[in-house]
Amino acid sequence: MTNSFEQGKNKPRFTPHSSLPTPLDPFLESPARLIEPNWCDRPSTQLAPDLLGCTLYRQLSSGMLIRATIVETEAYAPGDPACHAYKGLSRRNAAMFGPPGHSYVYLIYGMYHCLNVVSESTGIGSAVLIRALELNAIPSHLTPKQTAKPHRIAAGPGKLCRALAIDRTLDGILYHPDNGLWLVHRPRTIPKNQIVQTTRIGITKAADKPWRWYLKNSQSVSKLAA
DNA sequence: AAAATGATTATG
DNA sequence: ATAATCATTTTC
Repeated sequence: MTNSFEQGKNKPRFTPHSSLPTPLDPFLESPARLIEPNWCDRPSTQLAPDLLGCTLYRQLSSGMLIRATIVETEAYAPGDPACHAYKGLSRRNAAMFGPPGHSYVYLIYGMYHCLNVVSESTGIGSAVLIRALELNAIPSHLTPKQTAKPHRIAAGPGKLCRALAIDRTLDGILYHPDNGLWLVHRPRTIPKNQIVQTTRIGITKAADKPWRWYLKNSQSVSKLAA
């Protein structure tokens, strides 16, 4: 399994590693806290706000474990012209039509990857884009420039994939510790007034749909409030 | 404001 | 075959 982060000069070498022991982690000591496919089997407009405050884990082949809180999401739904699945199944978007609770990773603008959580049952093309994370630590493979402002390291869908060494080799996988990428439920409930709902970013089609959500006081969202 | 950078999709 | 698009980020 090769990962684009392994190629090219100055790029770190990372591959998901199933042979590593499951990391010791307080949130995983209760197995029920792992987010499973059934929980994701509903419309992306419901799943997206519910993913705020949940934890995304990434384990690299080095053994390094990155823990991150999801602070910004967007929903992409069937019948939504901005959704990659809108024009039907293709090689790129196949994971969107796959089972819920799996990943959809795509390359955008030739240089950044974006990470999604697939929602709804197999055959329905919908997903939630993870747009920003708050990291618990600074990944060692990033440059000093990239880590100059720690709370901005994963503030944006392309930046968070860079920070977590996520590329298309992780497309279509089940979110699970065995795959080096998994999700865990919120450690505590989030008051509704801490969640802001607005329009999506960076799209021209269906730009009026209010399908972006973020945590109100987070300094790690892709676009800070004015 | 505009470049960087490449896969995917639309068009001839 | 060729052009246009693209759920972005950084730099000038």
